[in-house]
Amino acid sequence: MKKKTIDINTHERILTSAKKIFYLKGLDGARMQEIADEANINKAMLHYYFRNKEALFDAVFAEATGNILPQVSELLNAEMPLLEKISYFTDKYITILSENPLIPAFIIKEMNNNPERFFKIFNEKIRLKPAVFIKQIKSAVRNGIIKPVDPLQLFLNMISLCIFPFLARPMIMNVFGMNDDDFRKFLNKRKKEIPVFIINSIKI
Amino acid sequence: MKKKTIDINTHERILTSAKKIFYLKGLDGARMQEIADEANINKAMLHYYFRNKEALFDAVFAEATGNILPQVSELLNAEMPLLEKISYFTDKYITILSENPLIPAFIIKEMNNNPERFFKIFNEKIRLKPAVFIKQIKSAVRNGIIKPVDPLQLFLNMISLCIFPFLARPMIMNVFGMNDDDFRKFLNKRKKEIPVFIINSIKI
DNA sequence: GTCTATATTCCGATAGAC
DNA sequence: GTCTATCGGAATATAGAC
Repeated sequence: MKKKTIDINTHERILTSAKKIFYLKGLDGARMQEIADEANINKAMLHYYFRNKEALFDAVFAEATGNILPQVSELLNAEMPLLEKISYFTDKYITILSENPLIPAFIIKEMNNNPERFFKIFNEKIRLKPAVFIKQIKSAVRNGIIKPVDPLQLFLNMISLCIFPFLARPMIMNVFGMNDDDFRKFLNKRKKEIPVFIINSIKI
Repeated sequence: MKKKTIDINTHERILTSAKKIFYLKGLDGARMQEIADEANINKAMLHYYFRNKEALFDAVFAEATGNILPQVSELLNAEMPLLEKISYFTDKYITILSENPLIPAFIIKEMNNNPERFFKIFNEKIRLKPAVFIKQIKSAVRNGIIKPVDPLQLFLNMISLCIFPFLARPMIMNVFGMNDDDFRKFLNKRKKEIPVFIINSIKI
């Protein structure tokens, strides 16, 4: 088995390590040495596979957004009645986030740190389009299925309620004295309670 | 007018500039040079007034948390019936955040970057205590004023709905094509809609 | 492809004159 | 208190042997 056969694995290992470090510390806080250590390779290899730190970061960022946002779009555009969709979305969305618990804070951080770079990538490749879902809410209001609400506000309510726990996780665990398992249970409970909370509010 | 008379102003000017830079870029992303430029002074002065970068950051951090969190505690512990308090809290909280729109992202960023440092300061000095409010919710459930809900979940719903727009502001403005004025109007509308949304959900 | 050694850049911090 | 000049360390990046 020649060393050359390792390259794809190395490439993958670097990306995996880079994700871990960048997600936790951000572009500015991450150290190339730390990423190399985490991947059990030499620092020079990072530059061999990815030109420089920024290129490595872009790869990580592309994976973070390119992985999650299409899934969210798909949930939003699923064809089903609104009330059913709210439950469906909440449940699936929190599940997705639970599998990628560090990504929300990562996105928020990088978006606020450097909006230009963020939206350059975001608007080119990814593009989140809630237009269909917004229309569905409008239609439900018009047809008397739900109370008259501002569709944008309702949409943001859904998103806020799902994402916030992942952003504030350390604070929540600290203030309410939770350990990892407590927090996991808390999320599972929340998965069920959010749709009840929303639907109770808007149903007629 | 001697130069010596300027020192308090300089101290203040440094803090103001440091806040601006640290809020936007975080501890890691901020440059001492940038803070000095912003304050129109020399880099060496930063070290004269504040020992080093960390000390300057600590001062900024202390102001950020020490300014906002006590106000929030006060809102939470205000003496009034629950439903009224929900409206009161939402309105005042969003007003406070509007005056300090960068602080939420700053807190989330630093808390996730370095939880140890964060909670060392947080637990010593500030301490957020929602216990009284949680009890009030429990009591309202017991007395049949609101539907049976998990107090912790309801509390986090309130917080999530208020804070999230400030965290996701660039994204919201981008996706929905808002300018600064649009966003300001959006927040004012939200201030009124959040309590309606919550109370509709839990009232009997 | 992988490594060691080294170059280069950047940035926080200090020395010392005024 | 304020400035200029500079040091010293750290981190990114590259050269070059294997």
